[in-house]
Amino acid sequence: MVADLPSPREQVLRTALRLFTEQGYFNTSVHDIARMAQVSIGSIYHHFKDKEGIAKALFEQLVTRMGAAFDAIEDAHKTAHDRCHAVVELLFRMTEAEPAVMAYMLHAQHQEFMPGELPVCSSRPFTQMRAMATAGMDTGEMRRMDPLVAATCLFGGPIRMISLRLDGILKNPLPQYLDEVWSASWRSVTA
Amino acid sequence: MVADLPSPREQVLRTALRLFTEQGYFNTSVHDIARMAQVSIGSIYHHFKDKEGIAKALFEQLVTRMGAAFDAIEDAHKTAHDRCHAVVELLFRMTEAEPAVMAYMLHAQHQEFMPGELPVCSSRPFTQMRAMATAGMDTGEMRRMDPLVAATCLFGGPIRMISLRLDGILKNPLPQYLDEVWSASWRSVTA
DNA sequence: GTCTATATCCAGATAGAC
DNA sequence: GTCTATCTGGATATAGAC
Repeated sequence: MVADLPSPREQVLRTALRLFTEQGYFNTSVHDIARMAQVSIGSIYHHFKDKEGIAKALFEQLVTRMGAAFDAIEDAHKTAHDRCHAVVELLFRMTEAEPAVMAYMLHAQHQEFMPGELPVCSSRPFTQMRAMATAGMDTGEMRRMDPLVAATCLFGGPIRMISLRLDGILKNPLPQYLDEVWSASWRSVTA
Repeated sequence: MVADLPSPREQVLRTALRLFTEQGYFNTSVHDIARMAQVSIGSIYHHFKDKEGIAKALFEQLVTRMGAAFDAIEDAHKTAHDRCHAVVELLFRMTEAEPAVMAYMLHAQHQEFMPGELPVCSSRPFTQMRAMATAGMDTGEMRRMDPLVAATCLFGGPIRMISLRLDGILKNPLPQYLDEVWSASWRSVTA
């Protein structure tokens, strides 16, 4: 038996992720994608409505993946502290393993090429993160503060680290900063 | 005596800032700028080498402005605590007063349309912020940690708040969160 | 479902009069 | 320095055979 080759649809999404993050959405032509994915233009337009459709499908795929990963974290850990810590650890590891995924989720200005769509930080993974923070205040693990402020204090530093890493400012892999960053973040929200 | 009308160059920069942040660089044509700035295309290309030249000039102008504002803060305050606090306060006030300026500095993926330029977070204002954090460790106001981590802990939360505000997630003006956010940030870097 | 060839459009940039 | 008119390339998207 023979392993299936990746479907053209998958090939296109994979290639689009790479090119969109390396060169930007607007600097990437559909021809570029076709060429690098070894698929014809016609085939792309058969599978996707238009160029924006590629970006949307890609975004949904990644949002779903991250959402599932966060669900798993909620199952595996019960305190807000452990859940939020696990989220940051996951994000840091993912940034190293699949920088393009993180870049597409964080950096891209989706509103510019997917007009009418909600901004990234309204997507489910971000909502989940905010819910975890809020839960921590309800259980008393964290001190009472504005919910959005709480989430921002917990995750703002780590997310900023990811940006610096993606921009090449941080030379070392993120996980080695995990303890230092996390203890600072947690300290900022406890009584 | 009559007030000078804004020079065409200024008009173009003003308009470009507005359109680039509202619609994005690639969704804005030079014709759009010409029309809204009430200047002819030819005139634009007389003052700027090309479209990218507009973006670069705009960026330099804003970087210079922020750099000067930060210099003033360094003059007016002597401790790292007071300086960093003043920076966050300034950024929060600026986000409300001139959201487009903050959006262009923070949100825009400049690498996409100014290839070869250094990323935003290598620009002087960001360097100044990191230097202030480092100074705070030297004076003993802050505990010792990796310099980049320290800066990120101090400013990552506030910057994230600005993003949320620019994206319309935060409904209230930033200054009203200043105390809560700042005390959390500072707490995260002190012994 | 996949391909090639092509239509259509519009952006960036220039020429050259005033 | 400013303007209008124009050139030109390249992008998105489609047509229609296989």
